[in-house]
Amino acid sequence: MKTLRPDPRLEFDPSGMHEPDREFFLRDTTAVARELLQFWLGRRHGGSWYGGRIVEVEAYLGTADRAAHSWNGRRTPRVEPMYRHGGHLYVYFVYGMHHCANIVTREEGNPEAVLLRALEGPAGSPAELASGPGRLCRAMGITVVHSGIDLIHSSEIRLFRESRAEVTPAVTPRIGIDYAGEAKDWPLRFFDSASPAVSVRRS
DNA sequence: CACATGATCGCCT
DNA sequence: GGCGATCATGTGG
Repeated sequence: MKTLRPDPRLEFDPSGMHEPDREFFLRDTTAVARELLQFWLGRRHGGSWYGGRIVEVEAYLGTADRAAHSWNGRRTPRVEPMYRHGGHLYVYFVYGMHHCANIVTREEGNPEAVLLRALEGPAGSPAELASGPGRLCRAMGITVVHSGIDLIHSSEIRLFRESRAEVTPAVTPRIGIDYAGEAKDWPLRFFDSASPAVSVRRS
């Protein structure tokens, strides 16, 4: 399992941006999901930072959410990071070829998380580069080797708050979870409708 | 051990 | 809109 290089077109300078503290992640998951639209996801590689602004996310609400990997209390080695306290990364491999990255929320033992579905890269980068959860991970070079890392303490992957007006997100049901019973209609997908990098236009 | 399936994407019609 | 790729993971025997 090798560590992949982030796409060079995502290089940016986070100096001057400030990082969230632990408390930010220990709150209501839908609130964290909405507010993540003000942050950049960054990855340090070879002395530079690469990443983009988070423009599309989905909240996954733990043991009561049939669409969540932690539904019904499922606790296996893969899902274990979801049970840690907020601020950790949970990455899984799906469809035999894609990775998906989530930011864990809530306190220890409450397995909720926010799926990162799209980033808008620095000016000049293609809108589709990190549009969609699989392409986001590919562009950032994020794989399961990063699952379980703590985004707060000296991680190579961090979040940076951008100074901009707060985004009022569009809200829809989540993508690709038709099997999830009543949960499939829950309004837990949030995106910046002004961004060209959003993966699925709907509503 | 065997097998069914998915928090996706890209290509086809 | 449909479908195939491709395999780790979870479940059940």
